[in-house]
Amino acid sequence: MKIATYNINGIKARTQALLDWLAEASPDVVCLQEIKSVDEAFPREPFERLGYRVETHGMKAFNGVAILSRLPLEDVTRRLPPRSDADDPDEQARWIEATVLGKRAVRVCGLYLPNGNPAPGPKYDYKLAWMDRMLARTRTLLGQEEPLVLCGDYNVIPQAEDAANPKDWIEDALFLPQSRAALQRLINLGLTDAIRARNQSPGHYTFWDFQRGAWERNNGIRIDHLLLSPQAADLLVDAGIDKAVRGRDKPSDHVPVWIELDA
DNA sequence: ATGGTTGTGCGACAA
Repeated sequence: MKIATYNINGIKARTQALLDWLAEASPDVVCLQEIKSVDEAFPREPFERLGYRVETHGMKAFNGVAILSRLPLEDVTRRLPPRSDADDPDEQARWIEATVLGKRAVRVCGLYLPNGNPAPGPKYDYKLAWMDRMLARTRTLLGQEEPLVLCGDYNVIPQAEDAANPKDWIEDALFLPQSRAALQRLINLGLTDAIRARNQSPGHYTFWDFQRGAWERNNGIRIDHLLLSPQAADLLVDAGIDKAVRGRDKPSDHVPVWIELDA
């Protein structure tokens, strides 16, 4: 089972780019972020023609996540559950889960973690609260002791080696110590960072800013991650970053990241 | 220090 995550940065502007990549990469499951579309306006038909089921959780203009799958899906859940009845509902469209029925059943969560800039401020507070909520949800899911994949745009640079110019990010919400500590707490629950597990060397990026010639200078960061439960990590066969997609016409600022599971 | 780019939807705003 090949599972990918791809921040598409506007599905309407990049429907053809996504179709092209699907045809060549042939993933079974794709978690999309920043679809920037309400559910009714998502261009489902071309993906359904390729054999993909389409489950969306969108909102107007911003954010929005989706799962495309050519394997059957069960138990689709939208929104991150509140930690208690006193908690606000998760009002931004940033989380979708489904069980993918392959050779094995795999629970797949597609997430678009808040950017959090500028920090400090209310947006950064929202990011940290969201990460705390994700931590609680992950604890619950890990309790099932089943293959689980948490994938998406985490908007967190895990370590200095995950940025071409780490000094540029010192005061950024993507690299602040609190952001990295919150990601580490999540990983410490027992998750495996698939790209790191398969490739220890630095310099593997998933995002290059549209501005200041970041792509041309390879000034990238690694912020799109696939984190695996122990049961999923046991099934890990391969993982990769489709970097070449960033060099095409009118690309997203992110590229697809994927794993192959024996499932 | 500032400005640089892009998508959505048509004015900002988020990134």
